[in-house]
Amino acid sequence: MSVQSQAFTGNCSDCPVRHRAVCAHCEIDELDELESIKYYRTFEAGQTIIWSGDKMAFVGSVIAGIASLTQTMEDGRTQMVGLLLPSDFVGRPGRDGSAYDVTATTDVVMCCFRKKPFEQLMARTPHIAHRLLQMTLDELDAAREWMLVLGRKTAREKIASLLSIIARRDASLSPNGPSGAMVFDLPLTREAMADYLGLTLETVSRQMSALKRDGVILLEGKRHVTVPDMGRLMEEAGDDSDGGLMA
Amino acid sequence: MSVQSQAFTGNCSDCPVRHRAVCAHCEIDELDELESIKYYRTFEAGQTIIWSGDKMAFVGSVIAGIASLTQTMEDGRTQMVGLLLPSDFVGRPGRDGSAYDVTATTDVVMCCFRKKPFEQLMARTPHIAHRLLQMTLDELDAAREWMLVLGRKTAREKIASLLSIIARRDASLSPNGPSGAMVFDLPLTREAMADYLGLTLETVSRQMSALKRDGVILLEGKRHVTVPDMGRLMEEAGDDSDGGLMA
DNA sequence: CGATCAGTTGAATATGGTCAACGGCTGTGG
DNA sequence: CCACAGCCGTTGACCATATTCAACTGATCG
Repeated sequence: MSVQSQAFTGNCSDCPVRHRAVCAHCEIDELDELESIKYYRTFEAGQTIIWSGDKMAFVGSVIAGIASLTQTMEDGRTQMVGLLLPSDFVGRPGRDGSAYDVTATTDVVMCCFRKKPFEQLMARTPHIAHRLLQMTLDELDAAREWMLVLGRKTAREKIASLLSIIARRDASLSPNGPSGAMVFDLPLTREAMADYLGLTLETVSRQMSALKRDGVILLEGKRHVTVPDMGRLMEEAGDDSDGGLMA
Repeated sequence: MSVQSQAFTGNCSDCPVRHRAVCAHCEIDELDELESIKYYRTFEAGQTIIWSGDKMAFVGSVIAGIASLTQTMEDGRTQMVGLLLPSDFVGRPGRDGSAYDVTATTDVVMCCFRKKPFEQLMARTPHIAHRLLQMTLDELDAAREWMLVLGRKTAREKIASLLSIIARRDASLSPNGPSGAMVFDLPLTREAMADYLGLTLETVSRQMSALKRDGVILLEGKRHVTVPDMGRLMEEAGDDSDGGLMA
């Protein structure tokens, strides 16, 4: 499976997430410093990027692909606690170990910075520290929004919530169908969806079928989704209409 | 209900959270600047501190008491997404509105800073920005740990998880019983516990009774809890032994 | 004293989980 | 080329867990 970065040469100025990642606000000279401590790594779908508890040698940005953060209990139950998309930051400056497993859901390209030099650079570079604070606050908001989904929504609402998040995120990128319908491919298996939603994969499958039966979504194959009416989907999600941000 | 700060005069050097709050790493001169934009406010139990969607005029630290962050759906379902304890920070620099309701669970004393001057000060003061980043990363970890609780734990495990968090947090402050038993008062009603755990208050009540019946906890009245064996409680929570991170 | 509030408990029910069978695809090897 | 295994997903039958609705207790307050 190819990732979009095949044409990417490793130059920050060509970087697809240049304006959104942790380096977004950097000046030229700061970018030069980052360049000197950065390197690229690719991970295949399914591969673990960082193990929970391991000490991390690097931090970095996801450039292409999707990674997930998961927590695991001793008896094997798992909960996905975050989805990392291109431009998202991986790692925790100021702490050695990761609290969760980071796994490549699709093939992933990362821009890594050696951790020590990055921390030192951050101490000298308010632009980076400030951007990281912003991003962390956004992630905190997202995590808390997800807590509402996990704690209070029904299985059907959970599925609808996940679909509407993915749909809105892909809104800019993917081709829109007729009459403002949204079309996208699910980047997750049913099992990954279940891990994200705190459900079993059987329940995910059933509710997907139910939403399809009720005309809320159309399915072509297992992964290709068309949402004829976003408003309807958002109602199903319990997020009446607005949903917060729909630039 | 009296709060412990009655003797607190409003001087940073006497502040009970001086070394843990957002101002923890400040030098004397930075502290002086903070003093000039700070003021105290008290909120009675049950009072709303900030409404979701409102624009905030201030940010600040909880000095005494407990506040909670809650999300609400149109149909009234609510989920608590954070508990704010003394030293925790309220508000989001760089954004006007709050994404959640902030409510005083007990009587609360806050040290407030006018938002604009605080943001300006933060831009000039790496110590504050850095401390805020640390605290935000900690909150993010806590939120993600809670996602596992909400998504994958049984009602009994959820209750045990909440009790062990409260117990560990009060560990330093409260008097320990004999043989390392932990003793504390629940700062939450059954309903607030339910909101935090994604359960109904009836289920909370039943599981509390069950844990009491099984000798995992002792109850005196409704709120006074003794945990004779923390290890046992942690097992019940599914968090084998360690429990992760809570300095 | 009644009223209100926090909490407990019971009985019936619904929602999602568990276990199991099965369908469709893809890749491999005879 | 077909047979087969492995993976992802769907569906059904049954069951467990937590919710719902309701009655009830004990404390506090005016």
